[in-house]
Amino acid sequence: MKPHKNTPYLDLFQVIGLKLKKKADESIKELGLNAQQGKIIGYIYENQETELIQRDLADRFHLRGASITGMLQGLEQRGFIERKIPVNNERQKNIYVLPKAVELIEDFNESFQKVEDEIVQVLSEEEKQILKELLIKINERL
Amino acid sequence: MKPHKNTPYLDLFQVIGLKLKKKADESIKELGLNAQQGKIIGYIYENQETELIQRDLADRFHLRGASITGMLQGLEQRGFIERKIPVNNERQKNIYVLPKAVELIEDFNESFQKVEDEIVQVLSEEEKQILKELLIKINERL
DNA sequence: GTATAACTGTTAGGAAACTAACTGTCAACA
DNA sequence: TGTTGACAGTTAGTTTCCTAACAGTTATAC
Repeated sequence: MKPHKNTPYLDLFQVIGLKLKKKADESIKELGLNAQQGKIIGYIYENQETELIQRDLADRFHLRGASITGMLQGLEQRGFIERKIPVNNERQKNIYVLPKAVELIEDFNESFQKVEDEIVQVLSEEEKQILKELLIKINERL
Repeated sequence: MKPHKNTPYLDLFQVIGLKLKKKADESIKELGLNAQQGKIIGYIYENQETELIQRDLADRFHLRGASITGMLQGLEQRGFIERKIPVNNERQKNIYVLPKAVELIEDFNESFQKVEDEIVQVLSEEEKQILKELLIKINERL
């Protein structure tokens, strides 16, 4: 049997993704949340003026509706966010961050920025630019 | 508050990683396994002559020992692999693939190759080469 | 040579994702 | 206008990962 087990891109993306997830989780662990929760709170904060609903989060973070339900229920019980049914559409729930979460957003961003810097620390400015373009191109067609 | 929420590399790696995981899972779903299990079986097959133990798999796939235990117990119960305690060290368990798994390896590789091709389909040969070098460099320092 | 430390793997329990089936609301169109 | 289908979110149950605590085996150090 030929060993055509050559999937370097698939393997590299999976390993790097796993390492980054662990680093990001570690970096905000002390705030009592994981990286996914931090990213979501940040995204809600940036977009809460736009009638943000759960469906939008599912699309943005490539998660299923049921996963968003569970995650937001947890964040709501712990007082980080609130959900309100808008008057014009009773199917939906608009999402807002509460003060307790806003306090943490600066810390999230700082932590994520450190992980971001770690990723590209070994690259030159030119290499960084090329990498970003290639990643965007790949992500668009995937 | 400044919106220094600029973590394009972190975000891109996470989104691409998630999409690839889903594509890879989908591509071998019909074989009754997920991508992780397929990758592990392939790796065992390639390395079973070298006294492969569970610890090696944990290192290679960046998983915890307990996760490997669970995954291998499942694969063993379903008849894909077997584990044998070697005579020289009773702490360890050497891992081997059984015929039922060997039959599937060609199909795994073909499926993974298709996902691999999807990743880089939009890139030129030169871009592919550059990307690979950059990813390897990043992975090494992470 | 024995005590201690390191190594390998397991168990138990928890978190976060998934699918499938469901409720309730809104939209479309015949 | 009434039915039918699409949409938003929830629930229940499963999977796969995790951490922490543990047992047994081997290596190290005094």
